[in-house]
Amino acid sequence: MALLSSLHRPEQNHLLAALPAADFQRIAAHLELAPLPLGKILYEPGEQLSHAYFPTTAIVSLHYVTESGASAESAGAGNEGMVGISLFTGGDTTPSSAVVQTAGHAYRLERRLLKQEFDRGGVMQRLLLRYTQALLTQMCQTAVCNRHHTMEQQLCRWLLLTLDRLPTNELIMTQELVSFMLGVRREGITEIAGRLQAADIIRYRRGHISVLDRSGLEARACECYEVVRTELHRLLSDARHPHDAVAVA
Amino acid sequence: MALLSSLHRPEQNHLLAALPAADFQRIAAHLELAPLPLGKILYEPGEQLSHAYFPTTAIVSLHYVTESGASAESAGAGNEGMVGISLFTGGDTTPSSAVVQTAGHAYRLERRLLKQEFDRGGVMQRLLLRYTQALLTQMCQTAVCNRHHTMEQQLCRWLLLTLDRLPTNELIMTQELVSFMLGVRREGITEIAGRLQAADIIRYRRGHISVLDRSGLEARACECYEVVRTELHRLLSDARHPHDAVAVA
DNA sequence: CTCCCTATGTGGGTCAGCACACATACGCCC
DNA sequence: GGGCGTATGTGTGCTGACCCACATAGGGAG
Repeated sequence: MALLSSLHRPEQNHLLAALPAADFQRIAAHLELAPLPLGKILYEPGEQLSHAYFPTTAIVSLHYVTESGASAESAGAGNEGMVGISLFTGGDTTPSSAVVQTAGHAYRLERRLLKQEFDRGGVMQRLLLRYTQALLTQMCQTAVCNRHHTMEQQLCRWLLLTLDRLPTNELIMTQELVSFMLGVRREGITEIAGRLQAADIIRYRRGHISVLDRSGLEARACECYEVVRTELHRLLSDARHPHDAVAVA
Repeated sequence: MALLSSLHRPEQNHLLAALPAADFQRIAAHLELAPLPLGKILYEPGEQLSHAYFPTTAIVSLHYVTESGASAESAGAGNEGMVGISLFTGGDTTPSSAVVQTAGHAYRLERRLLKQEFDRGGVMQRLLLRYTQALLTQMCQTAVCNRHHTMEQQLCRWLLLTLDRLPTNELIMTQELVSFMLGVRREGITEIAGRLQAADIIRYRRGHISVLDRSGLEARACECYEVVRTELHRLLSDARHPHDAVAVA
């Protein structure tokens, strides 16, 4: 139990890791490690978050449930990002909800402190704004993907995005849950998963999915995966160099 | 021609109208009236905008075109918002493009000046951040809508959103263009438009669509319209009261 | 080791929206 | 006011994903 604190480090989250030492020190003491069990709801429509979450090993799905009960993911957030955009945009709430899709941990920061850091106008603001744009890209791409691409392409895209947020190649996840995330029927996932397994791209057993052949997934995924991934890297790779910000201002 | 300057006023754009006099005065001289003809492309993927656009009578569609040539709108921007989010998030470009969907005008502001105003941290920043969240909501809703709702529901939703940005009840627009915006086939639009006309909800002739019965559209649209509309009002209605911002900071 | 819960597999029928291939007719322009 | 380009109307497959109703089997709990 004493080891726990060394197993988890805020720097496992890419946004926190990109902060200069001075900025990080200012909030470090206020970062609180929170376990996020599978299925935990961080917020529901219209409900205000008390904290912003910076996942390290957990993955959170930004989700919308329609009146008729159908649902769909508009974006996901893992160690590359954060949950709680609306805390600094000033909207406080959203019509969507956030559900833990992969159990793990996140560091959380009190609403007021996040807002304070954002309003400081430094690197944290810069990072959060760029991450917001990455999120916009992801949602935009999800919209297009939902309209034009096949379920197989979408499943492959989704597996790749999830894989990028995990240290291993194994997802602890039932087909039922995957279908919920993508907003499709469970039977559809079963059929496609069967095809992918027959092609030795994945292997699965009850509640576990292992990716054996990443490039096979990439070949079957639509362009959306690459667009989202590339854009995320573009936006956050140079964000850690605050001299750019100074030059612009 | 001398009358033109009095026909167009920056305050026709809701974001500009929400600025306190002091903030508005600072940028007023730099706002440049730009005519936006139908089909004009404000930016293409990866291309940086030189100006941010605040539409007054024009409507711009944020659009993505897939490798195979299929396309879909992820959100629209009219007199309620602006085009060029990426200029202040720091990303500079996006993988999507922006096309004028309804001809009209917009006031534009040079990139550097927009950034300057944003970094000031005042009401303008507050407004732009809230608008960004409204945009996130719209994209999220588009994603869900594309997955779960019928073409008829989507067309009605889209007509209503467009109508809210226009002074009249007539859209100058061919069915071909509508189908392009929604990312569906033209024949599908023809069929549904025929149904709506038979129900006396709309009337159309080559390139013109008039809405006769707004509540009829609302009844046939999915919840997505109401969600987007309500959320936009929530986010921007109290944004013009800067004392909130002071209280939080 | 067995039981039982729950995850996965399978099949038949249906339907919305697609692709392609035309027919028709509006209304601007000369 | 006639002609032509473009917008709209219609039809015939076709297919991906849907809904519903089960059969089967993995694997933790006891």
